[in-house]
Amino acid sequence: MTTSPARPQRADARRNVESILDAATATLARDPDASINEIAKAAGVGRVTLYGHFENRGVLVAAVVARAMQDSEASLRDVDLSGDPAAALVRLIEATWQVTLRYGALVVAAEKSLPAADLAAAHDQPRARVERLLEHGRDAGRFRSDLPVSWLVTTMHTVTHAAATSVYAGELPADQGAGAIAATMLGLLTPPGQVVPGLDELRTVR
Amino acid sequence: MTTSPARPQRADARRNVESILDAATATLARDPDASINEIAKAAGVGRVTLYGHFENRGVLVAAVVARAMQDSEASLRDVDLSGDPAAALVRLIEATWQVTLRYGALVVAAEKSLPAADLAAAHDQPRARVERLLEHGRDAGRFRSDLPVSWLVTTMHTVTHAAATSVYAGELPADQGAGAIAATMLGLLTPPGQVVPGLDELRTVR
DNA sequence: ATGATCTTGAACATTCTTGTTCGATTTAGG
DNA sequence: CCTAAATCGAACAAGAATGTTCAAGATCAT
Repeated sequence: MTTSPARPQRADARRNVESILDAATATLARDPDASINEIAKAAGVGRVTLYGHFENRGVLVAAVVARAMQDSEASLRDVDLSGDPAAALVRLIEATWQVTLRYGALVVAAEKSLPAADLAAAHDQPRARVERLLEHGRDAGRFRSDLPVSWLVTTMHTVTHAAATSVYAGELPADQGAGAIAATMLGLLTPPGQVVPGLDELRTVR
Repeated sequence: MTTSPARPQRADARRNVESILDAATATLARDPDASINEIAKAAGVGRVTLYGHFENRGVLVAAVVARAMQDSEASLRDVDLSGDPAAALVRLIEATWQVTLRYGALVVAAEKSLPAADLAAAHDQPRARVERLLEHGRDAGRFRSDLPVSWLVTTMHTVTHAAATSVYAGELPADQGAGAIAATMLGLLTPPGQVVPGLDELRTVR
């Protein structure tokens, strides 16, 4: 009896590429230092196959990031920003939260193997969108005007990232993240004399 | 003339240990993944000497963290928390900012080589202090009461860490960090109908 | 069925980091 | 002056990760 040392399959090339991209996204989102071996194993694919589709680690990460950026931008672009600025902000936070949960620490992985310039451009577009919304709310008298808008955007991203970290650490249920972020931002944005809307669901947070 | 391939010195053991601890602190604060080689070079010391004083990487990191925690706790313990809660918070933020700038990403390095239990205990004490201050301010009517205190503390730490990252990235001057954090927290904490104090210096931030 | 395509594990070279060993050298202290 | 402590660079072994090569097996289209 001859033992079969290898059991290769033919499968579909495009299908495998998808598997690898999916697995790489999920794996790198949790651990930006994950090895190629881990990613290949998660994709249910040999390491050689992976290298057959992606020249090296940098190329793979770049492909993952490109796909994630496309998806993120589409998600955020679809958010309805009309109507009451506070409600619009909550919708935008909800969408941002989903994207952050999905892609987590992928930014860190990107920073380690990609030129910094590419990343900066990726951040500018959604950032400008948030800025416009905040400016609109400020002009409409719904948001306070005594803090610089750019700092507010930075704060929002920071708080979002912190919430995601809490979720990964098991400190915060994933479905409470958006509520916590929204409450914080609305608390920060609502000017003196106005009521901060919808804080009730935050009572139980950590 | 005989070339001297090695030029060892006797020096003082305690002195070298100090150099190594200082260099390790500074190096790991910027790059938590810094190699032993980098640390030894930064300390102006051979790698062998370093291993002579610290059994392995874990022991070195533990020593660095222990020293940093002692220093941090002392700095934060000395902050005067009496008087107006808002002013006290600004003082506390200032002290926290200095500590964060000094020790930066050292937490990350610690998380990679130390048992998680040690870190948790280290965070609890200063955290409880901030919580007490916020509760006091809330009871005194100076801080808003519609956001959970524990979430506010998390937000404050998060914003502080974000500001430090901005400084390391060269986006924010180090001396504007505390002002930015204070403005954000006071904006978040000041209840409707009260004026947020001291926001003028924030106009130029990022 | 036959050839092109895709996959496989095993094995290998390379590089990096950790940690150790060694002989040689300097210096503080008695 | 002499010894013990402390240092040095160089060299080595071990381990992990990256990337390549190879021969063998599976599958699809024609």
